[in-house]
Amino acid sequence: MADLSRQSKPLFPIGVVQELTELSARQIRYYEDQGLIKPERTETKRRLYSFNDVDRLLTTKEYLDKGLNIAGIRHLLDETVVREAVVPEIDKKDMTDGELYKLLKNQLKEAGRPGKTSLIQGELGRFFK
Amino acid sequence: MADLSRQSKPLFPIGVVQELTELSARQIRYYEDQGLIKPERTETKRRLYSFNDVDRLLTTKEYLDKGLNIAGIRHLLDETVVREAVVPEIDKKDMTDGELYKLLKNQLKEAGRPGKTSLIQGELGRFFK
DNA sequence: AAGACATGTAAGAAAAGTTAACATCAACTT
DNA sequence: AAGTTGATGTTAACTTTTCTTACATGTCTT
Repeated sequence: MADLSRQSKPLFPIGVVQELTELSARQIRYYEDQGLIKPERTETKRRLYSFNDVDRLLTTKEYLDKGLNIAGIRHLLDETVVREAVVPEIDKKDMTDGELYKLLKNQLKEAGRPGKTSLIQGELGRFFK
Repeated sequence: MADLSRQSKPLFPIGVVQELTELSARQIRYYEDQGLIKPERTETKRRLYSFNDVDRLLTTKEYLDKGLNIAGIRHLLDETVVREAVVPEIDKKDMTDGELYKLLKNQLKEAGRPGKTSLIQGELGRFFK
């Protein structure tokens, strides 16, 4: 079982997360709306993100870039078990044909590359160069 | 050599550091004034603290509690090399007699305990229970 | 052409952070 | 005993960040 207290401790305000992920505040909040992350709130309603949240945001970014839509990414992120395929078990029902096409096209380009990145990696190695 | 990019990446605004250390903003800024930490600044002058800074603040807190003064702690923190004594090489010139007494009194109570804590510990284990 | 999706942008309000100054109180110093 | 110093609290005025809500936009998708 993963160490939750470290990975999911609420630490970062949205500004830092923007820096860390190169996403806009709008995007970060939208992904929350869409259920991809659930940052904590301070008593005064400010969001505080954990390393785990940042990790999920980075994953989201990657997969959006590869042509997945948010519904697909939601499924991806919800899978606790790591798959071995480069793009694991995508729920095609959630994708339009155009999206599937983009996805497959990217599959070709990405073939043979790491791909499964974040879901496997533990700790913080991901956040720093 | 320690991994600097991870440990010293500027991440936390002062509010989070207050939470993490249970120090007041006043204390945190004062310790900076005294040269115990040197947090980064954003372009708009806001302080951003690293894990390393937080670690030094926790160390500061511990040793203040044990009766050291800030000058003494500054020396302590500046020693890159870890000593084996429970309280390593304290510069007595920087302490008043009363302080030295408190220190020694605490030495007795603390004898046989870890003591060297943070300077040895790497990574983030320290920040989470 | 009309929707849906992902993102941008703007406005107004609340919270957090900054510097600087003065206050306090215990512990030394003389 | 009176005066200093060290560490911290408090306050004030100001700047920056974050929040919510709403409307705008461009690119698919149907």
